[in-house]
Amino acid sequence: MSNSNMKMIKKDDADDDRIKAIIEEELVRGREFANQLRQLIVIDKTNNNNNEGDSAYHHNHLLSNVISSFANTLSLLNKYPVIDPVHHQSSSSSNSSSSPNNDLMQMQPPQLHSSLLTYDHHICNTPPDRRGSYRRKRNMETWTKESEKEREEDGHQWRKYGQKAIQNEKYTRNYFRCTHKYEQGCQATKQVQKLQENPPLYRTTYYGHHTCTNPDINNHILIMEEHDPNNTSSSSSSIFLSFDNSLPNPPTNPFFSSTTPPPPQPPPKMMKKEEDKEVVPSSSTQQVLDDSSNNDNNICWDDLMMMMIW
DNA sequence: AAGATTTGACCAGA
DNA sequence: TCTGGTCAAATCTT
Repeated sequence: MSNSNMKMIKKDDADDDRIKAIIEEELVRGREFANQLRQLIVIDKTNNNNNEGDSAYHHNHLLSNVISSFANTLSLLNKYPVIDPVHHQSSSSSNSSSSPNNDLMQMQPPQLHSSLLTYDHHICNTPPDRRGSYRRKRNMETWTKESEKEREEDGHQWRKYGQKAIQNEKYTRNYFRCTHKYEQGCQATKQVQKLQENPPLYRTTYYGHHTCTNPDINNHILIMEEHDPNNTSSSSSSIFLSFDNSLPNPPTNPFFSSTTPPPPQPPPKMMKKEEDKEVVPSSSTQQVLDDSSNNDNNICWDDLMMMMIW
């Protein structure tokens, strides 16, 4: 990437440390509020929700704190983008490791780009003004997943809008957009490329994030999911935060949406594209949310960046 | 009738 | 100029 592609505010190392500290502080605050909220929800459940008005007030209060904390962090990150070169990867290479022999449930993490934090303004806020007018998606972050089903349940409603024969591909590629594209301006799209017939195999590539809301579940505030409850090792215990889409701009990972009930199957494992292994906190990443009371809930810097983006 | 899908046209980027 | 992504009218499905 070239520096000319991104607006970077010049800052020295001392500023870096200070900004990082503020970001960490905000994230820790946010997590604490989220934990409190979770405990409240658990308590409400065990008490059969005897005092709904009271708990709703507490939920709202905590939620406001969580939102404000993450909004502050996002604001800082927008001002001072944190770039982790290890994760920079062009989506043009996102299909390189896909093969019919790969684990069907494998999925790549979002590819973080230099333009990540300004991406929405550059691409999503530019509505097509003419038929066929579009911007190619080479620099968008993507997730890919392989499946036996063409339309696997991923928690979102999709509308097919196109089908193309692609060069060097035996089968046609199908194009889907979010059903709420026009009513809510949701920019999420996906492409489904059939790879083989018997057994059927499809590669789904997700582009962009869902910004649509689902009125049915608007009151569900925060879901904290253990990524792999059966695995108790610390390396695979990253927490995925999924925020309700009624937040101002809550992009979500297509697989961890809070707007609709999760699919029956377990969530796919996040894979590092180039290494083809699960994303785990690396030694170079920063442990920003150190929870001494619950080591299973440690979140590494990479996870946080992913949460920020979603 | 409303919503979803199909399909040829259109157009930007490589 | 070719290719891939999107549009939108026509058609199909519920």
